Formats: sequence, structure tokens, C-alpha cells
Amino acid sequence: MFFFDLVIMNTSSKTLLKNHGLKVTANRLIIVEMLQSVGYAVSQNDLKAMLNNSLDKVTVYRTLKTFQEVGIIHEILDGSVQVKYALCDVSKCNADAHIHFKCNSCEKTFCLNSIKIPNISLPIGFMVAKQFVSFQGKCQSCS
Amino acid sequence: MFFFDLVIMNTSSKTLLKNHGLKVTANRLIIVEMLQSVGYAVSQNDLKAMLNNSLDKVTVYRTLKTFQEVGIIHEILDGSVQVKYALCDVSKCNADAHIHFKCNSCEKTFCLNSIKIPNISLPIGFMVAKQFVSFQGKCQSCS
DNA sequence: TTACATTTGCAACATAGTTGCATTTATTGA
DNA sequence: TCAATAAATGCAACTATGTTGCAAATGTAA
Repeated sequence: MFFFDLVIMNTSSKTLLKNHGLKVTANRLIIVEMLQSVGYAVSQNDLKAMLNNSLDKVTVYRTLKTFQEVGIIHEILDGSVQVKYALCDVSKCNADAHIHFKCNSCEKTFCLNSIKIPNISLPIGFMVAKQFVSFQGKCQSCS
Repeated sequence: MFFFDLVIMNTSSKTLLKNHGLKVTANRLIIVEMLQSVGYAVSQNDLKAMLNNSLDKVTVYRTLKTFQEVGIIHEILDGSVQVKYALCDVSKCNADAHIHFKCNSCEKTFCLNSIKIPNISLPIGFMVAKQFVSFQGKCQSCS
């Protein structure tokens, strides 16, 4: 029973890595599963701390970098100093398409996957490659 | 003639400082005037370099912090490592209202003061205090 | 012009991000 | 199952950026 749960739990994260052409390693599984379970965006250091500093900061750094390159996670600028990361949507990473929200009370940053960035037209000559939209304030739980 | 030009040039920056309740010092004038003339957003280090490292980095740091507190400049997060700063609009600082654009070619970051952030409604319970919108891509001059 | 509060620069420290390299680990094919 | 290979990991060291304390210099108001 316990054994089965473990297998099931690990299956999706393992598949996620393989589907993106990455080697399956213990560290990567730990990080993916942490990202899956935590439900909000985390910085490099957040992640390291959540794992009780069991991983070297360089490992966390490179893992996140790799994950971002292959599209498992996306970068979030929420108005705080550090960059944060969150898992991309199941289908494909649409980091550009949705907005983010940072709660100044609980300090958590969320992907609002259902809230898409509206079309904003720029002056002629500007070509947009990437969009960052983040709001700050109080989240549902804190207000 | 030259003397008069200098006086005129310095008047507005001096007034700007006084209007915000700040002491007028040589360093502050230099920094304000640099921000006025450069026309794009700069980081602490950019500014220091543009002034040929004539000012200590701590002075630049504290001056920018002070300027931000009184509303002379606003902070811009454009997706690069460092925070950038730009002068607020004449009337009042409306950093929240306009969007920012970082060119990945010339690496300059601009305030698009005329492009306002559209209304985006969030799920019930979210209370918005501040908004960050930054685009990346190619600017007019580079495309 | 003086007295006082503020600003400035220096030194030192704090934090985040990054690279090189030797060791360990996962994957592939025999 | 095991060996060969390529990739991932951890350590040390470094870079860049941000921050504080304190003594000296400077601006402001009386």
C-alpha cells in the first residue's frame, strides 16, 4: 500500500523529466515534487531551505536553470528581489500568457493561470518577445 | 552666456529636490540631471559608471533610495538582475500605471509612459495594491 | 558666520548568482 | 547484469550587487 503510493507519486514526476529529455536523478525528482506539492512560486533559496539545505545551492541553481530551458518551469518577476519559479501548465509553458500575484501578507507568489494577459499594443517598432505581469496586494486567504 | 545656461539648467533639478523636501547637494543634482538627460531606466551601477565612478557606490545607493522614498524616481523590474530606476512623471509618480520595455538588443529599459496598464479583474478576494508590467523584446531603434 | 543636522565616503560585511573541476551517478548497449 | 560513457553533482572559489556603521564633510537656517 505504502509502496504503491510511492510508485504512483513518483511516476508523474519521473515521466515529466523523461518527456523533456532529462535524465532522472534523485535531486531532480525531489525538486519537481516539491514544486508540484507547494503550489506557489519559489526562489532558488526558498527551495533550498524547503529541502533543509540537503542540496548544494549550485545544484539547485543548475537544476532550475535546466528546468527552465526545457520548459518544465517558468521564471516569475513578482516585484521582490529574487526571481521565482513555478511549474508550467500541463500542456505547455505559457508563462507569457498568464499573470502572477504576490501577497504582501503571506509573501507567497501565485500563478493565476486562468487570468490571461490582455492584448497591449505598443508603439510601432517595438517587438515583444516576453511579457511579465505581476500584481501585488492581498491574496484570497489573507484578506 | 555659458553662465546663464548653467543657471537655467540647474534650476529645474534644484527645484525638484526642494519640492520633495530634500537638501540640495552637488551629488543629488548630478544624479537628477543624469536621470533627466539619459532618457531610459538605469541601475545603480549604470549610474555610477555613467558618472565615471566619481561617486561612491554607497552614495548612489542611498541617493536612489531617498529619491524613491520621496517619489522622484520609481523602481523598475525588467527581468534583468538589477533593479532599475527612472524619473517619475512631472505631476506625480505613476509607476503603477504605465508599462516598461526592455530591449534585449541594446539592453536599454524604457518607461512607456503613454501605454497604461489595462484593467484586469482578479478572482474574488484578491486585493491589488501595486502592478508590475514589463515586456522584453526589440525596441524601435534596434528593429 | 556659526551651530546643527544631514549627507558623504570608506571599510567592511551580506547576499545572490556563477564557473571550473574532480567525483559520482544514470543510461545505453553488449 | 555489467562496463563504458556522458551527464549531474558538490565543493571551492569568485563576481556582482546590495547594505550597515561610523567619522568627516557639507548644506541649511538662525
